[in-house]
Amino acid sequence: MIKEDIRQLLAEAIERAQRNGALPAVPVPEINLDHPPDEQFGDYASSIALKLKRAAGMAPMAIAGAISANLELPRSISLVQVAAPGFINFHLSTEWLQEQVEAVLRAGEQHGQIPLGKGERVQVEFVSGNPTGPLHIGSGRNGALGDSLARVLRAAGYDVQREYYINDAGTQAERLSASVYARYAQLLGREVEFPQDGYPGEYVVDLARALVEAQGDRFLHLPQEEATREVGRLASERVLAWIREDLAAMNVAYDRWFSERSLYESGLFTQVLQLLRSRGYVAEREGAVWFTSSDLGHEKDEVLVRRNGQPTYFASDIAYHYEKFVQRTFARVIDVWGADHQGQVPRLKAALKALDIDPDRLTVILYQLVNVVREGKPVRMGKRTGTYVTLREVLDEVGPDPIRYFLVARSPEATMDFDLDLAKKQSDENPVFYVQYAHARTASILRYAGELDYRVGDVALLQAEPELALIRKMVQLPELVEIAAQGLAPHHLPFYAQDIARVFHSFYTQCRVVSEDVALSRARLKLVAACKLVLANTLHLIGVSAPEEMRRPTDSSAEEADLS
RNA sequence: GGCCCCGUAGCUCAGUUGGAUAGAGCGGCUGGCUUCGAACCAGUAGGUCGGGAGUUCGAAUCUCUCCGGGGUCACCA
Repeated sequence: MIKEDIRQLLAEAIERAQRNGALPAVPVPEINLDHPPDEQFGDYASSIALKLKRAAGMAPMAIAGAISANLELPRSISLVQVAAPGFINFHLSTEWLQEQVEAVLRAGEQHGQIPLGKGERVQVEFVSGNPTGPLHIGSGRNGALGDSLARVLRAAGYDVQREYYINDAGTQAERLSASVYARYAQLLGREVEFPQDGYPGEYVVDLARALVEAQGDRFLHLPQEEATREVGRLASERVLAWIREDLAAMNVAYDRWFSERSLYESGLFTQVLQLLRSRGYVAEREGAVWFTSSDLGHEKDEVLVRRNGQPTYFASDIAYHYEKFVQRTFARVIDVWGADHQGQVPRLKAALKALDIDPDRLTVILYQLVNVVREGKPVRMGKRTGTYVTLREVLDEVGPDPIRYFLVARSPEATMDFDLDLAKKQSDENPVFYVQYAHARTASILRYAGELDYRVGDVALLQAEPELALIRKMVQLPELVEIAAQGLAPHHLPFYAQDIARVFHSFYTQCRVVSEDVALSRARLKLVAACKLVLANTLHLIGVSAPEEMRRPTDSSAEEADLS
């Protein structure tokens, strides 16, 4: 990666300057490298001289001069300038840029990949919603974020595993069971009271109806406790199937689905509880079992096993994370949670500490919740109130690509208003189409060129400013992967995607690709082919499709939309 | 009330481990299709970066304070 190369050049220059006395031998801060705000300042700029000012006790311009005098420039750099108040600016050479077209084509799908992670094993756990009802739009945000993050980390050289934790044990699962059983019995004419804390959603009736159709009234002949359990299990499986379908429709993939219940069945839960106990972090009082987290600086103790003998979600989460770190030996674990779970973070970290696992190995990404707005009014969301907008509805209305792009493009900590009516209307002006259109356009040009073989194109012919501007943008993809991976922030990618699409469209308008000039046509086709790859790779990281062609919505369908 | 997140152009949002003149999309205005896809391009208007104080050569970015919005403080998850 060119950016890394330049950082290295600077580091070497500073070291050399310190050795030959041009700079005092003081500690060097991290070398930053940015894209300058104006192209007159070149392609990359470092303010390292300004940062060294205090320690070195020299004027920043003098420091910059000393560093620049000690730079050994490779052919990728055509010019280095020192600019007030102390910036060092680097200009990429035209010939190096031209070569990058071929480098991108050679790298193919690998273009954008960097060795940052060095194969470190990282798990990304995301969505992990209760299988007690269909996913809502907030889970969609979780899925888009988690999946794109996993793709980014993979591109950044990490060994990534994506996991869904199925909360198929505990109170919520029981509530679903009781709710479905009640609806089931009601459908069959029994006078059964619906549980007060049950799930009121219409889908519960659908689940019950499906059971009646598939199994008749056989559960009514079983003891109620057994029937409830059995009905709950089947309903939960069905709900899980919905969840899998919705996520698959959003192009969200998993390597493993991990059952909470399995923690109990395998005995691991008991084992971890015992381990906590043996380390002296467990106390029993008021009939419950407590994690004495206040001993670890946490604000209060937390219940592990309730008075009724049921373990809490927190307790199983401890066992689950023990399983991740100790049994499966992930170096790092990233959990993607809704902000409403923020309270869980410090106590889980305290539990890791109690188990002698470095809490810093766990990173929890908290994303703010999604407010759904319909007809200008917020829609009250909640699985337990039964009134919420399902992810499926939005997928059907808007389609997976815009949703995915829209959800990834915002930083996790920003609260989102998702206006359903707008999203639907907006589909025509959504930025995702802009980027996809650029890709379809590259494909179209290559189709148009037909037999003209761009592989023999001579990149040295690419000298026009729009051509070079496009290449400059194309070589930035690895940097974006670095930024997104280091910051666990995939939302940068859509902005880059729009950037490169814009530069491509501009190139297209200014440079005729297929013309009478066969040699130039071949060179430009080569550039277009490389650009197509970069667009596709970027869209792939976001989880959005890169279409070979796109069809504009027909006028008649637009009229229908207007009428409705 | 304690803790966490947010407040940047009319709207939706980037930029926040301090750096050069604060950006993008949408919307507005002006211009561009006999030519490889006009779902496009070129140009233009639009800002007390919530208010105030401080640190610094330099602050949207760091500190303090105030205002506004959201979240969370369960033997739910």
